Amino acid sequence: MSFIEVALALPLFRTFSYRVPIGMTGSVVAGSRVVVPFRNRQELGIVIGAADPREGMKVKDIVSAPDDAPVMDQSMLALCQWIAEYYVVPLGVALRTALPAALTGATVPVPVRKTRRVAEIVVELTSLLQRDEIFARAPQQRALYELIEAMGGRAAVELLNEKLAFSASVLKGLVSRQLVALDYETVERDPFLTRARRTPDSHTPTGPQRVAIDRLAIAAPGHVALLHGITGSGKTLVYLELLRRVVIDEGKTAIVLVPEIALTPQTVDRFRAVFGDRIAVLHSALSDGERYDAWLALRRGEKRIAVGARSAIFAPLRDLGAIIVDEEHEGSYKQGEAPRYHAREVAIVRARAEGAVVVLGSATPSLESWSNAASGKYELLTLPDGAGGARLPHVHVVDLRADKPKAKPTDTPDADAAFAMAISRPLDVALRDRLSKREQSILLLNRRGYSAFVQCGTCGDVAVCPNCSISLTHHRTPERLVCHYCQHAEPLHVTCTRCGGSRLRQRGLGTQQVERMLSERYPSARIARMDVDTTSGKWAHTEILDRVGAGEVDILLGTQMIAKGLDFPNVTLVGVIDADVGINLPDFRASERCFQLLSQVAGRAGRGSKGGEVFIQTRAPSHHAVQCAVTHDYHRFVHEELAGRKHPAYPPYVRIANVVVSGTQEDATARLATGAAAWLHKLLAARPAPGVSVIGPAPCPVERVKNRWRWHVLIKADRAQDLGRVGRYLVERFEVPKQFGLRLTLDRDPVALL
DNA sequence: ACTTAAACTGGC
DNA sequence: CCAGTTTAAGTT
Repeated sequence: MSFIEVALALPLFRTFSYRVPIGMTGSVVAGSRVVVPFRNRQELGIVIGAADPREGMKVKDIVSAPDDAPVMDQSMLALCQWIAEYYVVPLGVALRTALPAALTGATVPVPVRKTRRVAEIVVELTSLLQRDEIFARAPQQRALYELIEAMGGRAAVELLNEKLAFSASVLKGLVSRQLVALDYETVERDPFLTRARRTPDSHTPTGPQRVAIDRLAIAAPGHVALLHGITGSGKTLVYLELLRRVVIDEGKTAIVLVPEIALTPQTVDRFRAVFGDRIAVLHSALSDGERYDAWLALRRGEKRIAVGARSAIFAPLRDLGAIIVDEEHEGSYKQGEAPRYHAREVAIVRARAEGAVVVLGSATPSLESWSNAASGKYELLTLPDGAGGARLPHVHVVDLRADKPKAKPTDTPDADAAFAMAISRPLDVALRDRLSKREQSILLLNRRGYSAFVQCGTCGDVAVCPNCSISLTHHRTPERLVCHYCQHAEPLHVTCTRCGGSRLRQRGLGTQQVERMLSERYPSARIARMDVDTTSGKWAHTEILDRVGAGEVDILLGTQMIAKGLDFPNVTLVGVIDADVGINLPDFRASERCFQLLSQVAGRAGRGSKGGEVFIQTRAPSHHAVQCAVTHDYHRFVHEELAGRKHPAYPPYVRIANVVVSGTQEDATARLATGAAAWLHKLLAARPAPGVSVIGPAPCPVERVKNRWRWHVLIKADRAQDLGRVGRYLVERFEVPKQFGLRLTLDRDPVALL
């Protein structure tokens, strides 16, 4: 190719033509990276094909082609083209997210194959007498020798040095006496390798599992199946059997998507147990280099299964046979920034193009997937009951309005009364019972910090963020008020900033406060708290969960991150401290999220033979999200929730795109949002699109974030095609003035409208 | 996004 | 009238 079309990761909805000098043509094909001159700087771009520049175009020469092979094949290019079109983003932006960060920078990374020194015992000393003799004058050498022995006769020198600081001469001595030999081995930069392998489970499939496995075995290329099974019904076994057939029997490759890999170490362990080093685990904590190594291993075919969160859908695999999307209803599959893609939808498009089978698994499928199954677009596979003897836990509802303890006349309630406000009598009794039986409990409170907000008891003033339109959350250790939207922090005031009153009240429980109450109430209990604040480290999630698994924790308290895929047989009690958090958010998916969270956390109880019990504390016991979670009735929930999405119409009945206008000036932002809505109305009048409507403008529910005002306009459409057309028109043609930091973003198929 | 040129403002 | 500033246009 002497003329090529290049996509750049700039906010430009067009590509550019360049000429390839004769010397470089060999390594420039579709999918290659090229460095090109652009204005007076250089940009990294991706070749998308041959170009045919028209007369009069000033075509520049590319600067260089850094790789000797393309970084993308034709099908990945096509997938990115679909993303660019569907989510209305420049192609270059879509391409950039499909590549590891190491390849999108200007520098060309070299695969770093680290090597390390390994010491291995050559001569085994069996008799103690012999040992005493040999090491009589060398106690250090003996210690080192025995350490290597204890570590299985072979260990990395680096590791030995960590455990037993010794000087270089000690090891040299052992080597020169030919007791120990030195070797070099390459280090795989896969941090998961250090995690203990568990032995593969050898369950035989139950009847329904067999049916699901057999159905998937005869599925046509591009087929999508929705695997609906309650927690503990054995979805993972179906996944494993599918992978075994596709990867081992048929020699193809596969992708497994999980919502957030740090939260699902147990699920990942089960895959590793069966497929060992055929798996590349794309953990969010990987460095750019580690991620690049994994990417290379997948592309070379050294790893045949990619397990990871959202972005793992771009794993560079050929001969793709299956894509599994576990917990398909999870909102984390949607990317929050451009390109705002949904990994589940990308999975389906990719699978169709490459002839793979898709399995969407969930105990509480999203209404979108459920209605696609109902209409026959997807096949529905159901795993009805718990495999392995797990029963559904019994769920109790505690009506916080009825069980409210009588307020004490004093202004400062004592600790007992405060505790009773947080943990009701029945839950308290159940917790004590589990502590005495040495069984474990999980408590969910989906609100981190100490208290939700601080309010003055005199004038009612609430501390709010100076940058966002939300109240500040009180945090202990360190003691301060924190904004959960922009991380703004300020010291906790002793007196009210408005009226000077000193009676500041903590309103709304947070995990930190409950943790304190629990440790006061149950002094002997071992309590672990798991929320964003306790899981900042790379392996913090895993460490906490491993401790629970090892029985070193009696009560695990946490936010929604404790609700996912944990399987601890000794957990027999789950308590939801406040089911109402989030239930009243002004978002059409609020009930759905609440139901999913309650169902999911309830499923953590009784995974073993001892059975389980769940207590849900709520002020809205009759809400259908609570009711249906109590009776484990997914079908009734769907039925009632669907009814509520008809008027006004929301997904799955219509397709929507959320147009968010933001800027630093309130009035300018509002004006632009109004202008955008008027522009859309005019467009629809000029080019009528049946079934398309425009709602708004209105301020976003959280109308200010990080010092930016936010307004939104909703576009609804009966047909996806029309929504795309209107959305593209808006983004590409509607003019956004370059002042007041005004921006317009389009979020297609949003997971939330906040 | 970023650069450059054209179109405006305002102090004299 | 011109420097400084805002706005519009174009990038191969």
